[in-house]
Amino acid sequence: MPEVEIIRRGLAERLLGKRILQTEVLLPRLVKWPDAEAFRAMAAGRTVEAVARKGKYLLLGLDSGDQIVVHLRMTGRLWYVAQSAPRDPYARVVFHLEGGDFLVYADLRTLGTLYGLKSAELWRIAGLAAMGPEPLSPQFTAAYLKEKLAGHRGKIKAFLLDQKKIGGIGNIYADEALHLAGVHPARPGGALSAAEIEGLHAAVNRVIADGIADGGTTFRDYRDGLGKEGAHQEHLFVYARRGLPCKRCGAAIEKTVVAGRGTHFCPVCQRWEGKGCM
DNA sequence: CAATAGCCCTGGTGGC
DNA sequence: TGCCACCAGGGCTATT
Repeated sequence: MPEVEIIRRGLAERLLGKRILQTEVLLPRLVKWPDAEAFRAMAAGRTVEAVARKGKYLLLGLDSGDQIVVHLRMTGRLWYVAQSAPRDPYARVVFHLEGGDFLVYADLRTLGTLYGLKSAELWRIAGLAAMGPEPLSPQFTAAYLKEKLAGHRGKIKAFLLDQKKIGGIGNIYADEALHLAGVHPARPGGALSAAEIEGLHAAVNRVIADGIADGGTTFRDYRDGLGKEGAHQEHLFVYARRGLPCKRCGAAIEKTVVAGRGTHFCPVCQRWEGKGCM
């Protein structure tokens, strides 16, 4: 989510008020609604009036009242490209803008998705319609977390990644939040104490805010809306640090699989019983 | 209903 | 050095 928010901000700088002349859909299967041809027609001649984000979805509001919705998934990149720049080798959808510049959707693994919808039809995107409250929003409170975690038998990391529970937390930030809160990723959510839930609530907000402040986390593919890398990878405590010393206690960071995702944690700070290196 | 495995893709890398 | 299984920041779908 920090990455998507940074992209949103960068695109807003360049894109607002710009008109889309025409659109090349180089890989039609990425357009999930309507079909590629209707998607092209919907964008043609429209001016971008808003650049919004909900969870990990980007929403470009057009002057027609339609929305272009983009989910970048793993390797998607939505960026503003000058007329003179070389074409991105992984360009999948290219919007030709008034003045000659481009808005390019590029995606190596082609797992991303694009939609063109009326604002009133956003419910068609299930993940968007069912999304839970976002970190840093007024609806995301410690009380909300307590309510949702009560009786929850699944692992706390799976809970954090479930976009219906909380909207916008990805694998990196889930690992970082659990480390900051001193909670073992595989513990059942319902087993967390009130104090731990309060700590986790604060930790989630903190890691997301820090990620945004650092311009996102770049390992390989991520770039912001103008092509720049983020810096948060330099400030991670556990993610991608297997075997390296914990920045808080010095113990070697471990990597396992939890909820089907690579999971990094400090075996000392994040003891199963709680109360690690706080 | 809730949790988990499989799947969608391509390419870099770690291990042998 | 060369090869190749494995893994990757996500989420939908089917299954249990």
